[in-house]
Amino acid sequence: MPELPEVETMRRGIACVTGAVIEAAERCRCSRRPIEIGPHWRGFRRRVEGRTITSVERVGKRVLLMLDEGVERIVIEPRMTGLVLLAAPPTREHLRLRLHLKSRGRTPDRPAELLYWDRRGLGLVRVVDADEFGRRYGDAKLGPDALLATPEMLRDRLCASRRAIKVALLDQRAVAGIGNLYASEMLHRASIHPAMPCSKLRSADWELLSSAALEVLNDAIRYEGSTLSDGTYRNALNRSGGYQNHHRVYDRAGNSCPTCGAGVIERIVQSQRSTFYCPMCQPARKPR
DNA sequence: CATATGTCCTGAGAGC
DNA sequence: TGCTCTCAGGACATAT
Repeated sequence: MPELPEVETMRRGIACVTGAVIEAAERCRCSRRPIEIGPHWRGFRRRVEGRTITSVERVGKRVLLMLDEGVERIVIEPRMTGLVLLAAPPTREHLRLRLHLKSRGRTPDRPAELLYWDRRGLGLVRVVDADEFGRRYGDAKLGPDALLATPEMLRDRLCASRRAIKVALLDQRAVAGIGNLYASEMLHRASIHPAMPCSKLRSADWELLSSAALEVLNDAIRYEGSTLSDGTYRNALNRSGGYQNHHRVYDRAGNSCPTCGAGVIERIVQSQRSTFYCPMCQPARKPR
């Protein structure tokens, strides 16, 4: 489930395509269902073929390939099982898109193709201009990147909400990049109960949450993301991430808490998604 | 407006 | 053993 750390790992993994020209875009017919490429495949090809990738960026949980003057850009949205790859994909049948790359000048290390692979096919790739980018991914749609969020930003954007803090952290309009896995992990590290209404958090909690978020996300990036037991997530070279070995609560129900050693990790369901937490580290009511 | 629910999809695992 | 069923959760559409 690519969240900010996995998508950032993808971005870094394919940064070496910067400067390459997209010679051809090929929608792979071997997939069960072709990837959704915005409205029109012909339009996609026309708009990307012959263009130069001038930088590789990330916005929330999406990878951006900036083209030429930076007006047009390819948005890659992996959602659940999407991968961006320079190496051979895990399976042939779920390969959705292939960008054939050409290098200008002496660039021996630059890969010849960039692949989009997606087992479940919920992800999408589209090309947008600056206007459409603003409409779809601008400030009205996405909050500040989670790596740049300060305690004040989190408090200002969430403190009026009656929602549980864990549910609110998944709202990309509040803060961009956090998903189901890292929401549990950062709340655990901040010692905040996941069901706590945002409006009940105090300023000390926002401080704790902000620093916990940075620690968890940066640690996860350092380990190149989390490859869960289904093995889906891989980096651009088709290698597993390592942060799953450092999860303290996620998917660890019934295990003892690695932080306090006394609590037993519990699983609850919030908004039809699993949440994991330690009842000892994250009490529903804080002792004062 | 804020919040909640339903939808898409595939493969793993459970249960019989 | 092989079938059916449930579940996982990203973002968005629709409902309350």
